[in-house]
Amino acid sequence: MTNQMVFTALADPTRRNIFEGLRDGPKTVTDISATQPVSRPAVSQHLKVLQTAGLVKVEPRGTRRFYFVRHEGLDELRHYLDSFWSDVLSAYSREIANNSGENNNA
Amino acid sequence: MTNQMVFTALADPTRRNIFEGLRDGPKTVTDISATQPVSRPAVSQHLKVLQTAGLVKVEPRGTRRFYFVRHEGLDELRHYLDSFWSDVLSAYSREIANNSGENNNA
DNA sequence: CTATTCGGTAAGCAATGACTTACCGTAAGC
DNA sequence: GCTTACGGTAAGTCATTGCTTACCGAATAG
Repeated sequence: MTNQMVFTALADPTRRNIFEGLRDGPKTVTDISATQPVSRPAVSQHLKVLQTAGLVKVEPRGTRRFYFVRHEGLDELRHYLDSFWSDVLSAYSREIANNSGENNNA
Repeated sequence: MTNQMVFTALADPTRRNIFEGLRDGPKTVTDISATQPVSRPAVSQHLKVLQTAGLVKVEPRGTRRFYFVRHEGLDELRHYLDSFWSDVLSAYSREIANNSGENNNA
Protein backbone atom coordinates (compact mmCIF):
# COMPACT_ATOMS: atom_id res chain seq x y z
CA MET A 1 0.00 0.00 0.00
CA THR A 2 2.86 2.42 0.71
CA ASN A 3 5.15 3.98 -1.86
CA GLN A 4 7.91 1.93 -0.36
CA MET A 5 6.12 -1.29 -1.17
CA VAL A 6 5.33 -0.12 -4.70
CA PHE A 7 8.94 0.64 -5.51
CA THR A 8 10.10 -2.59 -3.93
CA ALA A 9 7.51 -4.52 -5.90
CA LEU A 10 8.58 -3.00 -9.21
CA ALA A 11 12.28 -3.28 -8.49
CA ASP A 12 12.50 -6.99 -9.24
CA PRO A 13 12.82 -7.70 -13.00
CA THR A 14 10.64 -10.81 -13.01
CA ARG A 15 7.97 -9.11 -10.96
CA ARG A 16 8.01 -6.05 -13.17
CA ASN A 17 7.72 -8.31 -16.19
CA ILE A 18 4.73 -10.07 -14.67
CA PHE A 19 3.11 -6.76 -13.85
CA GLU A 20 3.69 -5.42 -17.35
CA GLY A 21 2.26 -8.60 -18.78
CA LEU A 22 -1.01 -7.76 -17.07
CA ARG A 23 -1.25 -4.42 -18.79
CA ASP A 24 -3.27 -5.79 -21.68
CA GLY A 25 -5.75 -7.80 -19.67
CA PRO A 26 -6.26 -10.25 -16.80
CA LYS A 27 -4.32 -13.52 -16.63
CA THR A 28 -4.30 -16.63 -14.49
CA VAL A 29 -1.23 -17.83 -12.61
CA THR A 30 -0.57 -20.66 -15.04
CA ASP A 31 -0.97 -18.27 -17.96
CA ILE A 32 1.70 -16.03 -16.50
CA SER A 33 3.97 -18.93 -15.60
CA ALA A 34 4.01 -20.03 -19.23
CA THR A 35 5.57 -16.71 -20.23
CA GLN A 36 8.10 -16.60 -17.39
CA PRO A 37 11.39 -18.47 -16.91
CA VAL A 38 10.59 -19.23 -13.27
CA SER A 39 8.37 -21.83 -11.61
CA ARG A 40 4.68 -21.38 -10.88
CA PRO A 41 5.15 -20.99 -7.10
CA ALA A 42 7.65 -18.23 -7.77
CA VAL A 43 5.03 -16.44 -9.87
CA SER A 44 2.52 -16.93 -7.09
CA GLN A 45 4.87 -15.34 -4.60
CA HIS A 46 5.53 -12.41 -6.91
CA LEU A 47 1.81 -11.86 -7.34
CA LYS A 48 1.43 -11.79 -3.59
CA VAL A 49 3.98 -9.01 -3.35
CA LEU A 50 2.29 -7.07 -6.15
CA GLN A 51 -1.04 -7.50 -4.45
CA THR A 52 0.25 -6.34 -1.06
CA ALA A 53 1.70 -3.28 -2.77
CA GLY A 54 -1.76 -2.56 -4.17
CA LEU A 55 -0.67 -2.93 -7.78
CA VAL A 56 -2.86 -5.91 -8.71
CA LYS A 57 -6.12 -7.43 -7.58
CA VAL A 58 -7.54 -10.95 -7.85
CA GLU A 59 -10.89 -12.21 -9.03
CA PRO A 60 -11.54 -15.94 -8.54
CA ARG A 61 -13.64 -17.60 -11.23
CA GLY A 62 -14.22 -21.21 -10.42
CA THR A 63 -10.92 -22.93 -9.86
CA ARG A 64 -8.99 -20.16 -11.58
CA ARG A 65 -7.83 -16.85 -10.20
CA PHE A 66 -7.58 -13.94 -12.61
CA TYR A 67 -5.12 -11.20 -11.79
CA PHE A 68 -5.78 -7.60 -12.87
CA VAL A 69 -3.81 -4.38 -12.78
CA ARG A 70 -5.22 -2.20 -10.01
CA HIS A 71 -5.58 1.34 -11.36
CA GLU A 72 -5.45 3.03 -7.97
CA GLY A 73 -2.00 1.60 -7.31
CA LEU A 74 -0.60 3.41 -10.30
CA ASP A 75 -2.48 6.55 -9.33
CA GLU A 76 -0.78 6.73 -5.96
CA LEU A 77 2.63 6.34 -7.55
CA ARG A 78 1.88 9.08 -10.06
CA HIS A 79 0.71 11.35 -7.29
CA TYR A 80 3.91 10.75 -5.37
CA LEU A 81 5.98 11.61 -8.42
CA ASP A 82 3.94 14.73 -9.10
CA SER A 83 4.35 16.16 -5.62
CA PHE A 84 8.03 15.31 -5.61
CA TRP A 85 8.34 16.91 -8.99
CA SER A 86 6.78 20.21 -7.96
CA ASP A 87 8.93 20.34 -4.84
CA VAL A 88 12.06 19.92 -6.91
CA LEU A 89 10.99 22.56 -9.40
CA SER A 90 10.18 25.16 -6.78
CA ALA A 91 13.45 24.49 -4.97
CA TYR A 92 15.21 24.77 -8.30
CA SER A 93 13.81 28.20 -9.12
CA ARG A 94 14.54 29.34 -5.58
CA GLU A 95 18.11 28.16 -6.13
CA ILE A 96 18.44 30.17 -9.32
CA ALA A 97 17.04 33.27 -7.65
CA ASN A 98 19.58 32.93 -4.84
CA ASN A 99 22.50 32.33 -7.14
CA SER A 100 21.91 35.48 -9.15
CA GLY A 101 22.27 37.58 -5.99
CA GLU A 102 24.85 35.72 -3.98
CA ASN A 103 26.98 32.60 -3.94
CA ASN A 104 25.85 30.07 -1.35
CA ASN A 105 29.17 28.34 -0.81
CA ALA A 106 30.43 27.68 2.73
CA MET B 1 19.66 4.86 -16.78
CA THR B 2 16.99 2.22 -17.34
CA ASN B 3 13.63 2.03 -15.61
CA GLN B 4 14.92 -1.04 -13.88
CA MET B 5 17.72 0.90 -12.26
CA VAL B 6 15.37 3.70 -11.23
CA PHE B 7 12.99 1.37 -9.44
CA THR B 8 15.86 -0.51 -7.83
CA ALA B 9 17.40 2.75 -6.69
CA LEU B 10 14.18 3.97 -5.08
CA ALA B 11 13.33 0.61 -3.52
CA ASP B 12 15.78 0.96 -0.64
CA PRO B 13 14.38 3.04 2.25
CA THR B 14 17.64 4.78 3.09
CA ARG B 15 18.33 5.57 -0.52
CA ARG B 16 14.83 6.89 -1.06
CA ASN B 17 15.22 9.02 2.05
CA ILE B 18 18.49 10.44 0.74
CA PHE B 19 16.91 11.17 -2.62
CA GLU B 20 13.93 12.86 -1.04
CA GLY B 21 16.27 14.92 1.13
CA LEU B 22 17.69 16.41 -2.05
CA ARG B 23 14.32 17.64 -3.20
CA ASP B 24 14.75 21.05 -1.63
CA GLY B 25 18.25 21.72 -2.78
CA PRO B 26 21.78 20.37 -3.26
CA LYS B 27 23.67 18.79 -0.38
CA THR B 28 27.15 17.47 0.26
CA VAL B 29 27.85 13.91 1.36
CA THR B 30 28.63 14.95 4.93
CA ASP B 31 25.45 17.04 5.04
CA ILE B 32 23.41 14.02 4.08
CA SER B 33 25.26 11.72 6.45
CA ALA B 34 24.31 13.94 9.35
CA THR B 35 20.63 13.30 8.67
CA GLN B 36 20.98 9.55 8.12
CA PRO B 37 21.44 6.71 10.60
CA VAL B 38 24.14 5.09 8.47
CA SER B 39 27.82 5.83 7.98
CA ARG B 40 29.24 8.26 5.43
CA PRO B 41 30.62 5.56 3.11
CA ALA B 42 27.18 3.98 3.06
CA VAL B 43 25.73 7.30 1.92
CA SER B 44 28.44 7.55 -0.69
CA GLN B 45 27.51 4.12 -2.03
CA HIS B 46 23.84 5.03 -2.14
CA LEU B 47 24.59 8.21 -4.05
CA LYS B 48 26.55 6.17 -6.56
CA VAL B 49 23.51 3.98 -7.18
CA LEU B 50 21.26 7.02 -7.53
CA GLN B 51 23.70 8.58 -9.93
CA THR B 52 23.96 5.45 -12.07
CA ALA B 53 20.17 5.36 -12.22
CA GLY B 54 20.23 8.93 -13.53
CA LEU B 55 18.34 10.32 -10.55
CA VAL B 56 21.05 12.64 -9.21
CA LYS B 57 24.05 14.50 -10.56
CA VAL B 58 27.20 15.82 -8.91
CA GLU B 59 28.89 19.18 -9.06
CA PRO B 60 32.28 19.41 -7.37
CA ARG B 61 33.06 22.75 -5.76
CA GLY B 62 36.53 22.72 -4.33
CA THR B 63 36.89 19.84 -1.94
CA ARG B 64 33.15 19.38 -1.65
CA ARG B 65 30.78 17.56 -3.97
CA PHE B 66 27.23 18.83 -4.18
CA TYR B 67 24.54 16.37 -5.16
CA PHE B 68 21.43 17.51 -7.07
CA VAL B 69 18.21 15.90 -8.15
CA ARG B 70 18.40 15.26 -11.88
CA HIS B 71 15.13 16.36 -13.44
CA GLU B 72 15.41 14.13 -16.50
CA GLY B 73 15.53 11.04 -14.31
CA LEU B 74 12.11 11.81 -12.92
CA ASP B 75 10.86 12.63 -16.40
CA GLU B 76 11.72 9.19 -17.71
CA LEU B 77 9.95 7.52 -14.83
CA ARG B 78 6.86 9.64 -15.38
CA HIS B 79 6.90 8.83 -19.06
CA TYR B 80 7.08 5.13 -18.28
CA LEU B 81 4.11 5.41 -15.94
CA ASP B 82 2.13 7.40 -18.48
CA SER B 83 2.55 4.91 -21.29
CA PHE B 84 1.82 2.02 -18.97
CA TRP B 85 -1.21 3.88 -17.75
CA SER B 86 -2.65 4.44 -21.20
CA ASP B 87 -2.04 0.80 -22.14
CA VAL B 88 -3.94 -0.35 -19.08
CA LEU B 89 -6.81 2.02 -19.75
CA SER B 90 -7.23 1.01 -23.38
CA ALA B 91 -7.11 -2.68 -22.47
CA TYR B 92 -9.62 -1.98 -19.75
CA SER B 93 -12.16 -0.38 -22.07
CA ARG B 94 -11.58 -3.16 -24.58
CA GLU B 95 -12.32 -5.60 -21.77
CA ILE B 96 -15.57 -3.86 -20.92
CA ALA B 97 -16.60 -3.84 -24.57
CA ASN B 98 -15.96 -7.58 -24.79
CA ASN B 99 -17.76 -8.41 -21.59
CA SER B 100 -20.96 -6.67 -22.66
CA GLY B 101 -21.21 -8.95 -25.68
CA GLU B 102 -19.76 -12.24 -24.43
CA ASN B 103 -18.17 -13.88 -21.43
CA ASN B 104 -14.48 -14.63 -21.94
CA ASN B 105 -14.19 -17.55 -19.53
CA ALA B 106 -12.45 -20.73 -20.62
C1' DC C 1 55.50 22.07 2.40
C1' DT C 2 52.49 20.06 6.06
C1' DA C 3 48.04 19.36 8.13
C1' DT C 4 43.25 18.83 7.67
C1' DT C 5 38.85 18.11 5.63
C1' DC C 6 36.08 15.87 2.19
C1' DG C 7 34.66 11.78 0.12
C1' DG C 8 35.27 7.72 -2.93
C1' DT C 9 36.85 2.66 -2.93
C1' DA C 10 38.05 -2.10 -0.97
C1' DA C 11 37.10 -6.01 1.65
C1' DG C 12 34.39 -8.59 4.55
C1' DC C 13 30.02 -9.69 7.05
C1' DA C 14 25.22 -10.40 7.93
C1' DA C 15 20.52 -9.96 6.49
C1' DT C 16 17.30 -9.92 2.83
C1' DG C 17 15.06 -12.10 -0.87
C1' DA C 18 14.27 -14.79 -5.10
C1' DC C 19 14.10 -19.41 -6.32
C1' DT C 20 13.38 -24.40 -5.90
C1' DT C 21 10.76 -28.86 -4.50
C1' DA C 22 7.25 -30.80 -1.72
C1' DC C 23 2.84 -30.48 0.08
C1' DC C 24 -2.10 -29.41 0.72
C1' DG C 25 -6.68 -27.24 0.11
C1' DT C 26 -10.47 -26.33 -3.25
C1' DA C 27 -13.52 -26.40 -7.10
C1' DA C 28 -15.11 -28.68 -11.30
C1' DG C 29 -15.67 -33.22 -14.32
C1' DC C 30 -16.62 -37.96 -14.76
C1' DG D 1 -18.20 -40.64 -4.38
C1' DC D 2 -13.15 -40.26 -6.90
C1' DT D 3 -9.96 -37.78 -9.94
C1' DT D 4 -7.84 -33.91 -11.96
C1' DA D 5 -6.54 -29.08 -12.73
C1' DC D 6 -5.49 -24.81 -10.33
C1' DG D 7 -2.79 -22.39 -7.18
C1' DG D 8 -1.35 -20.94 -2.49
C1' DT D 9 2.00 -22.11 1.46
C1' DA D 10 6.26 -24.19 3.80
C1' DA D 11 10.98 -25.06 4.19
C1' DG D 12 15.46 -24.85 2.61
C1' DT D 13 19.24 -22.96 -0.49
C1' DC D 14 22.04 -19.64 -2.73
C1' DA D 15 22.94 -15.03 -4.57
C1' DT D 16 22.29 -10.18 -3.78
C1' DT D 17 23.04 -6.17 -1.24
C1' DG D 18 23.36 -2.85 2.42
C1' DC D 19 26.32 -2.08 6.11
C1' DT D 20 30.75 -1.60 8.55
C1' DT D 21 35.90 -0.42 9.17
C1' DA D 22 40.11 0.64 6.95
C1' DC D 23 42.41 2.95 3.51
C1' DC D 24 43.77 6.44 0.14
C1' DG D 25 43.64 10.38 -3.20
C1' DA D 26 42.60 15.41 -3.82
C1' DA D 27 41.92 20.02 -2.72
C1' DT D 28 42.11 23.98 0.64
C1' DA D 29 44.28 26.32 5.04
C1' DG D 30 48.05 27.62 7.63
